[in-house]
Amino acid sequence: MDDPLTKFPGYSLRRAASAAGAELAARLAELDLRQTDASALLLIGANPDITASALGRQLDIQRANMVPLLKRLEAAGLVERHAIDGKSQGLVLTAKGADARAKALAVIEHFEGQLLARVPEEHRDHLLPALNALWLGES
Amino acid sequence: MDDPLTKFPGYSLRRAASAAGAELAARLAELDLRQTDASALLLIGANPDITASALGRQLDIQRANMVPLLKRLEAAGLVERHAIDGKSQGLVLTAKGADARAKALAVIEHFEGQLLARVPEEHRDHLLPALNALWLGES
DNA sequence: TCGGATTGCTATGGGCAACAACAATCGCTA
DNA sequence: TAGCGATTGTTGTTGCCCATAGCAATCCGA
Repeated sequence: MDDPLTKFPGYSLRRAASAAGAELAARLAELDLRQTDASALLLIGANPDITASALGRQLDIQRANMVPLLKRLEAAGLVERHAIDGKSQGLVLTAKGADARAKALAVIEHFEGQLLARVPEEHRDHLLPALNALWLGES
Repeated sequence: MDDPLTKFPGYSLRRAASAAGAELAARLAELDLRQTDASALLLIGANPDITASALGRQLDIQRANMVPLLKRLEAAGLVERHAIDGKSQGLVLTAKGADARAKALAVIEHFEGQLLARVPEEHRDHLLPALNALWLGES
């Protein structure tokens, strides 16, 4: 079959992200976590007392869409909120949340290792900087 | 803010694909096309009489999800189906569809050019082969 | 102190994909 | 050639992720 699509970096980007995402999602599902959950846990762990808004900005998730995400993490007992002032809330990992974060980190690092192993060695070191150039610092 | 996520190729892949996808979608919207529509048009144009199932396999879209896609393209007068045998249907571009395909191709090629221009020159030629290694030939 | 910006939230919808199930048809093989 | 497994097109449903619009409460700087 003649496929004119594989010549396009944008299309390959889409397909690669989709394939990698599905695989990572499956592994995180064993921890009862979604990808967005895991990324939020990592970021909260690295930045205790971060605000829901700031977290959303960093993850590029709208404020409105942070609500169900945090509600889920809080319901699972992984995250706690406490008022910083009258309108802002600081997010902190619970002990259970710190444990989930560690497990998620292990899963992700293992996954990332396998991902990188798939790309031929001569291209490997170029992948991350090339990808980051596509979205970092454009906002 | 400390962001432990940008060290992960998988996360950068996700974000880069999301950013690029949103941008391409916005440009294709001016042609009243979605990304999947455009990719289907390109593939049908390159492979006349392709089957809906084969097209879905190539695009990694389930048979079931091809139905609304093709229904949309057919309703827009871009694609026609004709029976190959009792159960298979061949897909062909109409004149209007060929025109839409050409316009979409121009938009995509322009977009891909801008995309590649964003990555530093020393990484540029490595992007496509690295990405393709992540999803091609794994099935 | 007052007005613009920020925060958290509700409600709603779109795009995309996954799964299960089904009837009709095809094609290989016994 | 009769039959059976595989394939095709389809319906229906669900889930994830993101976007927008709007709202009340609060913060903060001029």
